[in-house]
Amino acid sequence: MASPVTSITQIGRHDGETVTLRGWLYNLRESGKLLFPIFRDGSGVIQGVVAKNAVAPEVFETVKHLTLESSVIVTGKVRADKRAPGGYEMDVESVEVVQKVPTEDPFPISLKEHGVDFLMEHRHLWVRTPRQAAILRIRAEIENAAREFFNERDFVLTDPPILTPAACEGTSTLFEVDYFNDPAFLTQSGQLYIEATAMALGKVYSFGPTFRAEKSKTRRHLTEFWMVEPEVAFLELDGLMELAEQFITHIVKRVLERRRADLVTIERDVATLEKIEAPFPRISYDEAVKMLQEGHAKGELEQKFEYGGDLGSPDETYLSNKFDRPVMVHRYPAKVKAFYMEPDPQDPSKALCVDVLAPEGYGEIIGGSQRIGSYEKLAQRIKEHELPEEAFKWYLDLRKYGGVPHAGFGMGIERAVAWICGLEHVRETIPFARTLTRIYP
RNA sequence: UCCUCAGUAGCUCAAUGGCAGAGCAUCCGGCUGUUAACCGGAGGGUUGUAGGUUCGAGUCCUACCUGAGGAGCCA
Repeated sequence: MASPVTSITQIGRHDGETVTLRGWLYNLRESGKLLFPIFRDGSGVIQGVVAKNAVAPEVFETVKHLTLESSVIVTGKVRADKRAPGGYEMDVESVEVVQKVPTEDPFPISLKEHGVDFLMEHRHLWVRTPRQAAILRIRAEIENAAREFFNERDFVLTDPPILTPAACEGTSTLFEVDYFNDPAFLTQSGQLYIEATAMALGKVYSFGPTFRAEKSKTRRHLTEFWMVEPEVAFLELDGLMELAEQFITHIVKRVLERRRADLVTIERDVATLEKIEAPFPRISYDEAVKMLQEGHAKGELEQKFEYGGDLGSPDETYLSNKFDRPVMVHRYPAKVKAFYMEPDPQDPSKALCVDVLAPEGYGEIIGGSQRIGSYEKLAQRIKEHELPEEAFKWYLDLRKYGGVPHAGFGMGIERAVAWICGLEHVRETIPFARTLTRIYP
């Protein structure tokens, strides 16, 4: 008679019963005629107990010689135990080894510390460790919360193309691919395309991978990353900023509700996340520059900030550290921003745009703007930026056939995950990071 | 592209220019409540590559390779 199969997170429901777990051997300790195998099944971890005088000799010998990360099907009796970190232990009765890790080639990742290069080279195995698994569950929660936020508000998910004929923004370096003997590029943003679907459906969003061939080598950069981008017809900058702060607040709230145990596993300071509530502080570029120049005068900031330039990474860190929640910096000089941004009617040298800087020095997690509504203005900008007019003909059409004020933003998933998880580097936020120096595994 | 740092056992690291070592992992042995268990033993090395200085180089010099962090650029 087979015992019921359960998962480790559900095991508390079976106290005193005999159940079956399917998973992997995470660790094995022994003390004379007692064995303490620790099993994991993806949902959690539980310690088993095998006493030599309580089981058949072959069960004891099998467990004693099990190698780490061997896959097993274990049957035993669940017992509440104050000594167990999860509250329960299993008195093992039988073990079926699905696949034994060869002793001459053991699982490479030990419970001791490893270097970054080694871990990234073994990313396919590193994801099994409790910390990495927790991060990936939190990432999934963030992605679900993002979709939920837009779906609840009647946004329509529209998937933009990944192969594009030309640069979206004309700035970044793109990955070029051969498209039947013609050059094509991997998208750096779905934005221009969802502006078109927003004119069809009103409120839309996209959620997908984007690619940048920039030679960026920092803890904030990947060459392939995921972005969620809403785009809304008849929305202006103030409404966009409200949307952004509600969006972030919703995501943080969901993670706190549903992934608290994982936040504890990765030792995230939950209290700082609990402070994240709308409204977020809003400062103009001019105000930000004033803060940066004061910071430099006080010696808190090494580099002197020159008015008119874009904020550098140390500048963003300095600004974000002044607040306990994300700060929204709006109305940057138009010349440091993308060609499609609507100029501020109060001061046409400024763009109606906003960057949301995450706290604790995580930098820009959202960039957005109101888009240029006028055909003539946009056509002029395309010329000024020396973009191929042919490639942007369809984009201009959006201003010819019923153009309206509209706005949207993009949030980089990996930076949001890094911030919410409190990670040192975005490479841990995605199952398989693609960086300047790494495309394996 | 630029700046800084690093490369020694499967992993994490040590070794004043003078015999290449430790912990973990693996294997063997011991221990009936271990918590990255502990104790004893064994195996395991082209010191990133090439050249140079020297009686002698893991160590000093030159070039290169690889990686990490940062700048720029960006989400």
